[in-house]
Amino acid sequence: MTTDARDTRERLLDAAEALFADRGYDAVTVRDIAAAAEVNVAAVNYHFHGKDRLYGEVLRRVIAAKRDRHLDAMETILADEGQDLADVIGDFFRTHLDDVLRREEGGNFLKLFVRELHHGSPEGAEMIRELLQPMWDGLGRAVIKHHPEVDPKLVPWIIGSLHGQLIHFTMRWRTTHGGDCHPTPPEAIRLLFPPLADDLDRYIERAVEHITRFSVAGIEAVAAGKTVEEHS
Amino acid sequence: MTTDARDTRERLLDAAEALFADRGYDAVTVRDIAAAAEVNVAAVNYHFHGKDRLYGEVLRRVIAAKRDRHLDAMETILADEGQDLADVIGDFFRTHLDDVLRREEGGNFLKLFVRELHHGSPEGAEMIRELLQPMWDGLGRAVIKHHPEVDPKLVPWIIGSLHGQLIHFTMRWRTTHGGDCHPTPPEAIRLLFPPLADDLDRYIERAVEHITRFSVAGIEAVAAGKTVEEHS
DNA sequence: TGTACATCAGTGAACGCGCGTTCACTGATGTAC
DNA sequence: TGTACATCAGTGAACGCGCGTTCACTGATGTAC
Repeated sequence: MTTDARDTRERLLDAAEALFADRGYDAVTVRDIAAAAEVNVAAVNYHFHGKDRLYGEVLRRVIAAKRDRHLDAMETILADEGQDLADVIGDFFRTHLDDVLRREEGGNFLKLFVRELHHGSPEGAEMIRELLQPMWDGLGRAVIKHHPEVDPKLVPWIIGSLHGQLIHFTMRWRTTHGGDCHPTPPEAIRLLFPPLADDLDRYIERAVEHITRFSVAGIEAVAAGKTVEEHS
Repeated sequence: MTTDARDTRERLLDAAEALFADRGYDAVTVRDIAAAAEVNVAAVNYHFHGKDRLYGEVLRRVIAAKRDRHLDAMETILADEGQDLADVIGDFFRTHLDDVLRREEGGNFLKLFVRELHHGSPEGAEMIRELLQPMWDGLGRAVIKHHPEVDPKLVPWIIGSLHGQLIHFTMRWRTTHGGDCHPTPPEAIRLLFPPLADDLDRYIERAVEHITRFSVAGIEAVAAGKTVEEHS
């Protein structure tokens, strides 16, 4: 009846991932994790040498999984020579939203990612960089390819606009339709940011359409604008 | 030599605001706060009946201050009949960035706000709604006024794109130039999101120009697009 | 004006709980000879 | 093949620290008569 090492270790990782994602590092105790994994408290220290190393391992695993899933898709999107900028941006956002909102493990990724993005550790920041850098660099190159006239100094601004929308519209589905994950989003947030679609299929479809239309026009306007001459 | 009640209470609020903003609720102890305020530990419970009520009071105060500062500016911006949409959006973002990035108290507001926005309490969510609702409603009305042809169902999508950019470009100055606030932003984040300007004046100027140009074009494209017919 | 009492801001020390972690232990599985 | 020992996953109980909170107290200020 004894479960082997992989079992215990992995059940701890799975339980910790779900709990850390839902409540954050400080609000979760190792006893919570051990109970959820149906494992002795001491096992956390036996396998991971402490709560913070367990957290680091959870973060590493969840981000690495997302990166593995995405780098291939990203290359495929960028490799296709026949696409225009709207196709690239639309494919990018659709791939991301499908992954994060449809897959079960995407939800944990999203919550841990947003926490870490806004007030995380240097190690977490480095993992996030390894995940996002190839994506945004790739999109930046696509922008330049389709708009060679754009001032290169403006590309990071464009990426910023895309990133801001990405975070908002990814979080948005969760904050308005978080019904299947435990902490129900506050009513006030639903009043402020009304639900944009009833079901996930339609949400993703419309989000991709909106972001693409909005952003492609935005990029064209920025690319066509006067280059910023006065800079240090 | 005895300091009067207002002194102690307010020094606690000020110290708590700075500490909660920097480190978050869980990572701050009442002893930290009392020490920073140069006040006895028991004073926290005497004046606020517990740590969480003190946090609530800090949040209430910082959001109310921001709201008071902004609602007037918002009305002025929207009341001016002669402005086009680019003026309204530009004025809105400039007012916000000036307030949050230039004022000392704006920094604390921003940090507490972002924490609360992404994983806060229902009470915090309600305060945030009271702050943001008038702003986004006002901008939504401005969009419709300048583009009466826009499908009303698309306005929340447009607001979402504006909100996403607002959060990103407000946080961005802090994450790349957080040198004057204590926790230095991780190097990795600076590689991923390179600094967009050397000094704050230029940053705000360029951010307003970029967001306005990008968003006005985006709004026009969305407004001109086919209305979404198939909906439930 | 003087006395007795009430109110209130603020204090110092202690309480008790829950946390992450440690430690001595068990029992199963390999390994050397 | 049998014996002695080493390794390792996993356990149960306890440790000690630090947390939020409580409590009895002080001393100053107001108030009634």
